[in-house]
Amino acid sequence: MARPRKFDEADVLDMAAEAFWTKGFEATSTRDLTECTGLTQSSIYAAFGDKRGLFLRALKHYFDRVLHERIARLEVLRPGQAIGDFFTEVIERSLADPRHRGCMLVNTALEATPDDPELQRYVAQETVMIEDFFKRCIAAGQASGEFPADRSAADGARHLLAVLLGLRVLVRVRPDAALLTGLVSPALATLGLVWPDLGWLDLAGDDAPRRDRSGQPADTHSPNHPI
Amino acid sequence: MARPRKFDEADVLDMAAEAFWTKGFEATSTRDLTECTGLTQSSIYAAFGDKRGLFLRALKHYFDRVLHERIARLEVLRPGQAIGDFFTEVIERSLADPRHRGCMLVNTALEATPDDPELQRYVAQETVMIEDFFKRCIAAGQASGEFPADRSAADGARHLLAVLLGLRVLVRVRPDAALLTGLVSPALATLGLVWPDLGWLDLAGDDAPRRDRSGQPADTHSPNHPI
DNA sequence: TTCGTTGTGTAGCAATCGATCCATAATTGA
DNA sequence: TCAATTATGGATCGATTGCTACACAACGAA
Repeated sequence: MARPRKFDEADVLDMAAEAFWTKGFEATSTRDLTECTGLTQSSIYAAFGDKRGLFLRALKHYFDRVLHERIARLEVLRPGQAIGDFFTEVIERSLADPRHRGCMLVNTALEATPDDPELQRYVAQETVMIEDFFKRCIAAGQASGEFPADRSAADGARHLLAVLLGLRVLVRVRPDAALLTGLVSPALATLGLVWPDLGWLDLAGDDAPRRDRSGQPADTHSPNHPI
Repeated sequence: MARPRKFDEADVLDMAAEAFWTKGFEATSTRDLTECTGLTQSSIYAAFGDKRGLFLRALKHYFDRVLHERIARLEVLRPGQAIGDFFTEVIERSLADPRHRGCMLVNTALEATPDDPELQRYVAQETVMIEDFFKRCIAAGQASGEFPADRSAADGARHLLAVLLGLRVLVRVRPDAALLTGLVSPALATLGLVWPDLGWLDLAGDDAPRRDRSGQPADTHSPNHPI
């Protein structure tokens, strides 16, 4: 019964996340959101409660679609490959974004204040999810003998998490391939990994089209991701 | 000739930086600034042009007073000590801040968009300054035999910079001593460093009073610093 | 003292903010 | 076909934003 919605919720969340990713939560006005989603303010408020409600929904939607997907996809690889691919993918996406928006998780973490403990808790929980992925990879690699086993897997995972977040900060102000690959290299070396083959990584410029390892043009759907 | 100013510019920049550090540039209103500085809007605009002008001045003032001071102070130590003390100090300050505001440099980096290339360039330049400090330390340590010399000092410095920035992101949402020390530990291990003696570091709680290595209560002037 | 210059204080500007009201359109069940 | 229910569209709310106009106060030079 009753009048049906004219919009697809997932699409709206995608578009809203894009806006929040570009300008941040505070700087994105409800008028901006009507522009990018095509909805009126009435519809937005009726469907999501308020601006913060839409933000939280868009955030969770994006993390599910991108971050969780990436972890699930790489988890099945051998540990060294999984970790190497993770960083390779992040660097590739970071440099491919002409606006250098960095990482939506980092951006949100920096905007989250103690005034919004729920948001802080949610962001913290997502960082734990990444950390746990690294920890499982390291533990598996140590068990198989692929990684040296004389160091703490927990600290190794924390370390990789910090490198990842630092990378995402730096890309906003210094989107330089040599910097990003150089900063990851010593981190991977702690696991006995040499940097994976990056010959395919196009370092010519940030706006140049990029290809994945298969030689196909990358990013058929969304060219960039918040993580 | 003419009427003299009633305020001290350095004091005003200190107080403004504190406000910007706590709430960020966008979220700090000009009314907030009148409250925390004691000046009227007229005086602020007459002295600093506009809100962004005051922000840039406050930022540079703070970096000079804190970040550059720290680098100059630690640079004279032996390389391993300098790097270890740097991270120790950052972790100590980060945990001592009950509001977990993290790092003003990181906060600003995340707020800087391509719309403000001058701010982006300035933030980038400050990260280069930290990176160069690390690079000088590593090169000196390699030359003296204190560090292994088989790896690139440039990449090592980039790596430490990323760990530092990642640490400053994490402290905002997960202000936990075990996490922060654990994440730094593998980074220092790449230089053959074991984590410096942290027995003096009070891990009881974030609000507990802290002491420096001399046993004196720390922070007589400002309890926390943006870097 | 008087003039010229500059800082200070009050009030208020137009613009924008998040959010809401209400009439109307669109649908289902009766 | 007729309620009942929900979505949409447009107008507008009070509050807040960055910023400024203007009268007045406080100083040095003459």
